[in-house]
Amino acid sequence: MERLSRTPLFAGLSGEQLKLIDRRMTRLSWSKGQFIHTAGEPARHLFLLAGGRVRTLQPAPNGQQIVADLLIPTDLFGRIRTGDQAAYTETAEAITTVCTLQISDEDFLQVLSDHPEVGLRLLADTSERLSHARADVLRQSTTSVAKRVAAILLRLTSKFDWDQTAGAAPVHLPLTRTDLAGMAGSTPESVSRVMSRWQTEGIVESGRGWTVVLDSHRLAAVHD
Amino acid sequence: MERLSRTPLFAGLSGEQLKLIDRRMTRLSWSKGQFIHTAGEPARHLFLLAGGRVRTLQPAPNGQQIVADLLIPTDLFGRIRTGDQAAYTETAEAITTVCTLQISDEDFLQVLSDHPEVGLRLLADTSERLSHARADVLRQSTTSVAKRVAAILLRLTSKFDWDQTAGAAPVHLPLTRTDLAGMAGSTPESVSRVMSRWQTEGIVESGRGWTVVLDSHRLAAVHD
DNA sequence: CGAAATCTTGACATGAGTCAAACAGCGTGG
DNA sequence: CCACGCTGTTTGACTCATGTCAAGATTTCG
Repeated sequence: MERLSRTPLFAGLSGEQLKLIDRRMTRLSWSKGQFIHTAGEPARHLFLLAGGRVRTLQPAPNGQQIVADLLIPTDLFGRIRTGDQAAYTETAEAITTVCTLQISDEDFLQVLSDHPEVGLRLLADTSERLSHARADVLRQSTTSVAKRVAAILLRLTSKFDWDQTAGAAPVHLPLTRTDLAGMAGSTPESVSRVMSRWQTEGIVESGRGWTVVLDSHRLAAVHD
Repeated sequence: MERLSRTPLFAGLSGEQLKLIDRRMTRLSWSKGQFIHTAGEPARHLFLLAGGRVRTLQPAPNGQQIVADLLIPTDLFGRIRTGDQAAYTETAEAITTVCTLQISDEDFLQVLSDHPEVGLRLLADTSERLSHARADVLRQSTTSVAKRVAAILLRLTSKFDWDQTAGAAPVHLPLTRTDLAGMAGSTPESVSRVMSRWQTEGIVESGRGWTVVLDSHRLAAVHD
């Protein structure tokens, strides 16, 4: 409920309205490693991450699961089923102990008719993501592996940083070389080469399964 | 109005409801080469293509305009402005004489509260596109230029084919090598090499500024 | 301490970008 | 109506980034 009011999606709604929405949502807890939903499974719920860390995985044609994104509290995920059946396109996995709020498609439809502006905002948010994704598609193949990895690290670092009240502690990204390679459409070896160079230059620090960006300014200036 | 009823977005609404929505929409005509909206300009309208062909262009970092998609009647484009200001992320250009219906953000909000299921369907549609785009991002960098070009040609051919009652006339795609190169994140030269091979193999036929897919089955089986 | 997984580094092959030149479709003006 | 020129296409030669294969080193955890 406290989380609800901090969620951009519901910003600007009165406490009364929030209470109504909150009543329609179900609270659930998950432990590390549990799958909140799985790609291919019929989509039934929209989730709001209330606490903990979640990663989303996309199934690749060859069968492996590629890390698509890391989520922080107030992020929305999951999917609403509409008339024609739809399945989740991604898998969501808890990587810490996690608390979620979920809402079913029927209930969400109800919220939508009670608060049309929520629908509009969700639509705007989704459109925003869509145009980002479109822009990524263009950048992806034009740009070098180094730039792509840099972009990923910067995006996630600023997202996590924002979540934990900016710059207090260094941001630990829970990603292996293989995870990063998947996100950048590259290979663990290539990512490793790039990261070792950055490590000697003092731009990042990393170990087995984690990475910390030390100098985001220089990382943003990376050319190859 | 006839177009409205054929639009997936409004499918299942009664004639009465359609009439209400229709009353809120404005009809406009455009001639070849005109820009319906321009990237960066404040977003004010959602457009429904009623007749003709439109292409959308994405500005690339280097300043050139990359062809993002070709639209057919019943396609939606444009963008709704929400509380925080938003701009169009793409440019839409008429490539034939075009007829559009447009709706302003205020009016759309009204439609949304009158017909919440429309909002839900639009949201579903946008989510669908988003997950396609996400999947593309993954495929893009992993896969060869040939496969990417093949995928683009197949997608557009089936889209256009569906528009003109399947297979009656061969589908002429109005794309230059440069356009395709942009869409595939490649170069005109590379696209040209791939296409010449396909042309000698009888899979496609093409000329200056157009391409026709002759054998979509073999094109789908392309490996490199 | 040992085993399994992850990371690093090297050598090599190759797809595709770049540069450059010649060619061909298509509109225009004499 | 034809020649000219603009623009898009093709092809070749070369280079380079990056994927692939293969050891070897390192970290983490039981």
